[in-house]
Amino acid sequence: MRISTKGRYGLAIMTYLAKEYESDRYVTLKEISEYENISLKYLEKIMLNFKNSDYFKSCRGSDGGYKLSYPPKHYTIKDILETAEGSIEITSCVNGDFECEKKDKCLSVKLWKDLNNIITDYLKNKTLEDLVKED
Amino acid sequence: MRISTKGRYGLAIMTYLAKEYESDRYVTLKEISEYENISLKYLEKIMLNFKNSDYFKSCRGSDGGYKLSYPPKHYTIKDILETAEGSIEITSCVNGDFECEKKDKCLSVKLWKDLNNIITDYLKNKTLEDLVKED
DNA sequence: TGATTTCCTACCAGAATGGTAGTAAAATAC
DNA sequence: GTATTTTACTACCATTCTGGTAGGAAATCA
Repeated sequence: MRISTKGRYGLAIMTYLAKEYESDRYVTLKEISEYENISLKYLEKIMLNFKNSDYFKSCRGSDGGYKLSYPPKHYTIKDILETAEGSIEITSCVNGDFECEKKDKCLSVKLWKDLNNIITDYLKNKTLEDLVKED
Repeated sequence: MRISTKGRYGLAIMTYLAKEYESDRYVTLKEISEYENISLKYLEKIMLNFKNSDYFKSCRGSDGGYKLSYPPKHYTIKDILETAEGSIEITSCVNGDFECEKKDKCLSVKLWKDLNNIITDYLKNKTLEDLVKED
C-alpha cells in the first residue's frame, strides 16, 4: 500500500515550486535535485508524469526552469498525487471502470470504497499552500 | 497505492471463516477457493502469510480445514491486513524504524503521518463482525 | 490402504520500481 | 555565431514485487 517515488518526488517538486511562487522566478530541476538530494536525471523523468498537466510553465536555457501556473492554493494534494502516480485508488473495484465479477458476494467492496473515500477526502482538502504554510 | 491480492484474498478467507464461525466446523480452502473463484494453490500460499498468527486452528485430513480461534469481533481489519501484507504503511517515513535523512526539511512527512493515521484509525475500528453483519 | 487436506519449498513470467545514459532542441550569454 | 545551460524525449537496465503454478511430505480420517 506504499506510495512510490513518483508521487513522493512529484509532490516534493511541486512543494518546492510553491515555496518559490512569490519570487516569481524560474526554478531549475538542478536546484531542486541538490536541495532534495535526488538525481537530476531521475527528477527529469518524474517531471514527465506531469507532461499533460498545466501545473507549471517551463522555460529552457540559462535562467530557465519551472514555475507554478497558479498560486499554491489552487493545487490539491489529491490532484498532484493522482497526476504523478496515475491513480491513487486502493483497489480497482472502487470505481465504475472495473467492476469485480464477484461483487455481489464480495463483503469487502464497501470497505474498499469507504477507505478510498476517506483517503481522497483528506487529500482533496489539503493544498500546496497548507503544506508550505506548515513550514 | 494499491492493496495487493495478499491483503484482499487474505481478508476474503478471514471473512469466509467469520461467516462460518457459528457453525463451528472446519472449513476447507477448497470450499473457499470455489466460492471465491481463486485457485486453491494460490490460497494455500496466501495462508502462509498468517503462519505465525494464532488467527485460526487448522486440522489436516478429510473433514479437516480451518476455523477461527476467536469470535469475529476479535479481529480488526487493520490487524488482518497488516498480517497479510506485512505492513500497510503509506511511506516508510511514518514510523521510527526508518527516519528519512531529509526529514528536517521535508514538508510532506506530516502529511504522510496524518494520512497513515487516518487509514489505520478507520481500519482499527472495523472488525470481521462488522463485515459479516453488513451482508 | 487410500483419499483428503494442510504444510512447505521451489520455480516462473510479467510488471512495476527506481533508476542511468545519451541526445535533441530551445533560450540565453558572451 | 558559438558555447553554455536547461528542458524534452527516448532508450535501456537491474532488482523487486505480483500473481501465480507444481510437486511432494505429513497428518488425519474412513
